[in-house]
Amino acid sequence: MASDHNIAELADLFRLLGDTTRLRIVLACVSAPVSVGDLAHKLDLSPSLVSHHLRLLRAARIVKSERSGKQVFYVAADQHISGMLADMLDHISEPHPEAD
Amino acid sequence: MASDHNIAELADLFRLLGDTTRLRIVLACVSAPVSVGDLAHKLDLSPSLVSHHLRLLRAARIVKSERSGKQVFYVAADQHISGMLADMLDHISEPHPEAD
DNA sequence: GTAACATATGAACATGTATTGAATTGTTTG
DNA sequence: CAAACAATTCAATACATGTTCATATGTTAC
Repeated sequence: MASDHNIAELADLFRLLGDTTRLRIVLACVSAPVSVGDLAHKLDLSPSLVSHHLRLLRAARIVKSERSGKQVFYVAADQHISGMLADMLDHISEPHPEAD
Repeated sequence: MASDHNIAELADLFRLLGDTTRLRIVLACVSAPVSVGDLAHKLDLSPSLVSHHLRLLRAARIVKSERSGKQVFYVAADQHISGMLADMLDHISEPHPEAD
C-alpha cells in the first residue's frame, strides 16, 4: 500500500500541476529548455509570475534549471515527468464513456 | 500539442488529486467499492467531509457511485484512474537522483 | 407513519495561495 | 565602475477552497 509520506509527496506533485498557469509553464518547457523571458512572452505572463511558479516547480523537482549568461533555462526534470504528462494528456483526450 | 481545453481539464484532475485528504479517499476506494461511512471510519474523517470530497471526485469522473440500501459505495471510475495512480505511486517511490 | 441510520447539502469560517507591482540580485557589455 | 538586461525576491492583495457544524434528504425497520 501507499505510505503516508508517499501520499503526501504525491499530493504535492498533483497540487503543483493542478494550477492552469503552472501546468502551461511545465508543458511549455517539457521537451526543450526555455528561458524565463521566453516562457513569459510565449504564455503572455509576467516574468515575475513565471519565476514564482518555476521556483515551486523546481523545489518539487518537476523542472530543473540551468543558467546561460543572463538567462536561466528551465526544462522538465526527467523522463518520468515528461512521460507522465504525455500519458495524462492521452488519458484526457480519450472519449469519456458515459457512466455514473 | 495540448489544447487549452485539455490543459484546463488536466489541471482540474490534478487539482482534485492534489489534496491529501482527497487523495487518501481515492486511494482507499481504488480497488473495490467502499461506503462513505467505511471511508470516514477507515480514514478517521467525518462523514460530512468525506461526502463533500466524494462529490467533487464524482463530478470529475474520478470515482463513480452506486447505492445499496442506505449506503452508497464509491469506487475508482475506470482503469485509467487506477492505473494512473499506480504509475504515479511507482514514480514517487523510486529513488530521486540528485540534480539541480 | 415514525424512528433510526446513512448520506448529502448549506452556510460560515479559516487557511492557503495565485497574482501583482516594486525593489533587489546577478550577469554581461561599454 | 556604470548602464542595461534577465531573473528573482518581497510585501500586499484578492481569491479560492478545505473544514466544520447544523440541517436536510433518502432509505430501511418497527
